[in-house]
Amino acid sequence: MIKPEPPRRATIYEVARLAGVSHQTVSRYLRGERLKPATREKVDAAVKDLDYRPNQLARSMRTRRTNRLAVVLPMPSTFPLRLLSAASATAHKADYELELVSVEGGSEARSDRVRELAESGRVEGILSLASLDEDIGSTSPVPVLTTGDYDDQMRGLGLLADGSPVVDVIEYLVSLGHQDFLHVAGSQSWASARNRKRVYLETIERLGLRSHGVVDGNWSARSGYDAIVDLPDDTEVTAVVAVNDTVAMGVVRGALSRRWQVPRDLSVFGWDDDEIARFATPSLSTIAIDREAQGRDAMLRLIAAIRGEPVPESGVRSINRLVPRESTGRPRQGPAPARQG
Amino acid sequence: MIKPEPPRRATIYEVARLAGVSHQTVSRYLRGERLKPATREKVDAAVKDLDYRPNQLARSMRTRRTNRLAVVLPMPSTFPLRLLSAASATAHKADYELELVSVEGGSEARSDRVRELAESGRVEGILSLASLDEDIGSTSPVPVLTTGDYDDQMRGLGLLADGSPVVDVIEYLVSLGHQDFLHVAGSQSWASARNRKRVYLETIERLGLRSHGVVDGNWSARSGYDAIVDLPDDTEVTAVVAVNDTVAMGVVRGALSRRWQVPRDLSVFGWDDDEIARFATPSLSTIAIDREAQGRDAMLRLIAAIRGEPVPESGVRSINRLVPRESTGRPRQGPAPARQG
DNA sequence: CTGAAAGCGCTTACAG
DNA sequence: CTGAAAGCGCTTACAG
Repeated sequence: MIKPEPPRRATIYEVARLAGVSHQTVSRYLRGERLKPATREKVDAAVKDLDYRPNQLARSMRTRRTNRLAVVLPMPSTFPLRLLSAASATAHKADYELELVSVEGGSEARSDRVRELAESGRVEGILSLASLDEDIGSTSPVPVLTTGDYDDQMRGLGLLADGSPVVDVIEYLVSLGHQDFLHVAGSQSWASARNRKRVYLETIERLGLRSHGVVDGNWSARSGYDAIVDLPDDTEVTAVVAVNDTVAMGVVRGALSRRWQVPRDLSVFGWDDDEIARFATPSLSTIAIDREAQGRDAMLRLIAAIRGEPVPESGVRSINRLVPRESTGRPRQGPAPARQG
Repeated sequence: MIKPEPPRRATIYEVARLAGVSHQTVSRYLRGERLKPATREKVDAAVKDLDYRPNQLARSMRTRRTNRLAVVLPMPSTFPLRLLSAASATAHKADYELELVSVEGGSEARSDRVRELAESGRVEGILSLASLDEDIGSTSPVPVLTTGDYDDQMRGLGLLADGSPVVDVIEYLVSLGHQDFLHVAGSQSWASARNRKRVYLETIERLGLRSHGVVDGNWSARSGYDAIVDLPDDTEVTAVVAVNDTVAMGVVRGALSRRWQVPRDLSVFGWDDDEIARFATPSLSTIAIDREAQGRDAMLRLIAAIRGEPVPESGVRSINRLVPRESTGRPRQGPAPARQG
């Protein structure tokens, strides 16, 4: 392994000398200020000649702007990579670099890390992909956007979690004839899970339906599996609203273990439109989410906050789409098949 | 939206003044050099008093070390987040920050971006999660590790792609009685896909088995689906080695569309151990990968290269584990069921 | 429109 | 073991 020479880059002084101007003039050139055309040309030639690129570090030090944002990734998680990627691309487009900070543990651990980061002066804004303590928004010296809550905590910024599509899911199931529901929720430390559960309960109430339980799961397939296995023999549930596709897969699996067929004996609805769920058997009815739009959206809002511009409305409501597939159908008539033996 | 006051942090000079020493002494304190105990105590108190944290930017500017690494994320991709997270945690543990760079497009686009990044002086090393042009390793001023190739290109660093578990997969299927195989490969621009394909062909050859084709797919479930649907009516294939779980799900789905049962009429083997595949029906036999170990491994190797230390062997071979599940069984006797009609 | 001076907050020699 | 000087590569006033 050869340790390489540190790259030797031209400085603003060398460019100035080659162009026959002062380095201040080069600085103006770099920042796009007015120069006499003849001067500009000379500088331009020198810059090209030396393949000069300004030292961002020196610039940041002087301007006290780092042009850097941080994204906080909770771990473990199954966060969609596409969201992260869109956030990254959007940041770069606005000339920000993106620092990736992965944090194990719960929202306390994340919050500590975010506080430290916010006070370090290293970044101008922070996007957290999971909930934080509620007071961070008001005490942080830089804007913090979180996907974990969407009221006006967090300086009014957060909003990736949105339970409203649950309404569409339930109305769709009702249109098939369902009246008896079960919800397998996600971990209640997540706002998205709380939102979906809340909207589920509200909608059941509002439409005069019957909910036969809300199981607080942990986003895992196993939690879906267990929820079904634990259902009593005489359950009236005909439709399950699962908090995501993974859980829905577990639900299907649990149903099969009871010799129930999906959707003949039980309709199952997922969330996320994972590719693999499209090819599952049965394929999963689900909510398709435009992750790119989501990541872009979040980053644009963060950048607006940093710049002190009015923060745009989140377009979250328009990025969810209901996709009916094989796992949902008309409700069975009468009781579900009994257990083996 | 209130634009916050820029955070005002104490400088090394203020600490020095409060402690009654020179700022050079504080600098020594920060770098852990020897100080007279009495001096150290004074500085220590002042640092705590002012909640002083050194400005990394100024330090970097002077030392010309940025303490930053970049990770290049190809898009679109389904790269495991856990790998990214482990890479991030490992980098932080070694006092590096991690810059996330997401790049759309093929290896040319990525390579351009990596070259630019390497020459920018902003980062000390780069981990690319997908293949790059082969010459980058030798021309880059900073170490570049890629997951895309694992020979001694790339300054001998790369190595996340490893086809060797394919041997285990085939031997396992042979132990069940299979002799007639099909491989649905991944996109051949990925070294991991090329490796698996190569090892598949070698193993078939070595063990005197029959391969009834290699389908060059694109990592999608559809490619698996199509591969099966396109098989002739009288195919002798009894086992499919899919390049990953998603493709395997498509293979299962394709089999069902021909009224073949899995594994009765066809055994299907996946790769990745996606959680959702564990709960698929049938559950997928697969290769479980320790993504955390993989990410950690890659980052440790990159850091070693940066420090000019001998680069440790990759532990990749030990992080893959064969997990047999329901999608594989003994081969059928005689032909597979004919198509409908 | 352009140049000479000062300074961002550190670290690295160089003295003592 | 500690301090005074210089400098990393820029930008921001201040003159002209």
